[in-house]
Amino acid sequence: MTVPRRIGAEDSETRQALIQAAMEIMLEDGYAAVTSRRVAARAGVKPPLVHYYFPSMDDLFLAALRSGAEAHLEFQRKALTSAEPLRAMWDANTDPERTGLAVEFMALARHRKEIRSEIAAYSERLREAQLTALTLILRARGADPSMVTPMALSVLLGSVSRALVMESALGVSLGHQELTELIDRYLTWLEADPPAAPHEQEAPPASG
Amino acid sequence: MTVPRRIGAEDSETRQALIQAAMEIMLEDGYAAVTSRRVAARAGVKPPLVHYYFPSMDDLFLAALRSGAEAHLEFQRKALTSAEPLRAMWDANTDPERTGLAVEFMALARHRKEIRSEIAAYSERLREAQLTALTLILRARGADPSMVTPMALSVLLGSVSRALVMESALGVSLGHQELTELIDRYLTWLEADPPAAPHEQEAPPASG
DNA sequence: GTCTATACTTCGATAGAC
DNA sequence: GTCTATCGAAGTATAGAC
Repeated sequence: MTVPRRIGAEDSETRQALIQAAMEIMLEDGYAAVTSRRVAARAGVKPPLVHYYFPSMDDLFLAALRSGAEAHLEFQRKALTSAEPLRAMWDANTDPERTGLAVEFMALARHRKEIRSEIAAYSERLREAQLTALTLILRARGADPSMVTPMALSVLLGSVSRALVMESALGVSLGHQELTELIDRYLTWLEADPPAAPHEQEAPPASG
Repeated sequence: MTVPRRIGAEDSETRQALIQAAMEIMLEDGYAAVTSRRVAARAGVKPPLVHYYFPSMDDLFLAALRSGAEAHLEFQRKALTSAEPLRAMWDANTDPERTGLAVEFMALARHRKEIRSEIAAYSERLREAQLTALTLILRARGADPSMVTPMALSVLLGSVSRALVMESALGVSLGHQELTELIDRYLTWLEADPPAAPHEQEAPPASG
């Protein structure tokens, strides 16, 4: 029986610094640039220390993913309980840095099983939290649930916000204004004070 | 003055085989796995030949991107001139292989200027072609252009189709059915025979 | 917990023969 | 157009001293 190698503690400051360094490099130069040497250099330690905390580089990616995911779940939780939950949720999901990391992890996830299942679980938690909030908001607004369900709206808003940020990062902006304004009108309509008769439907506004 | 290295012809069969090999590896194991050695092995040649056709690996990525982009533009052109252009366009943009490649190139584009501008130009061409078709379709359907413009619809459909395929690849399906059905109803409504009075608006269907 | 030293692999790229 | 041979850099990971 082989003796397992030592592994650093979960709450170590150095460990956190390594995760932070990995995320920064990933954002700046992509996941392929996250090597033990570069991570160590940025964190101000020597390369073998990376392997002391993270036996393989995949372990480091997984730790970075978990750390970022927990932070974003908490961030979204706050957004969904704020005064304008829809607006706050939209803003939370149009952050360029977060979207940049999402692109990197998505590319990674295509080829690493563990990353893939971790992202899947995290995505479903994000969506479930949105579902709860959107169900309440749509019901209060009196929106016809046979038209747009809270679930469909959650997926739709998530898709559009991510796509817009990704395209912007590429330098594509054709049509963004028109769609942004459309979404904006819809969110404003949903988030306005509910109509007098909350179970009857009003039409969303046609133009801004 | 240094003598420029020799470069293989554009229409060489070997060149095409190298591009094809690069795309396959990119799909299977990611862009980081596209090395001159692996590409050569898959194409059945020796590594230095890769550098004969593509002085740097980035040149190979760029060639692969252009090749794939032209193919997809042509594919979409056919879709948009088919009997059910909306349905065909939707199907063309929900192809898993193509979306997989898109993820890889998007991740690459975050860190390579040339890839980025090439993708940007290509995306705008795709969108412009959609814009033409959607303008005609929406007009024929008598849809209120102050609600959903052809441009906004183009961006929206593109965003959603890509997002659904990407999430499916990760194993996430929560909410997909509901949004898919919503889109489906909308496309069906748009693509049905125009109403008798083409300039008056009908409401889209509430449920399937 | 952090280091030095090092084994081993793979990479991009080039020179130059055929 | 394709090859052999090869350089130098960079990668992951481990052993073992401190």
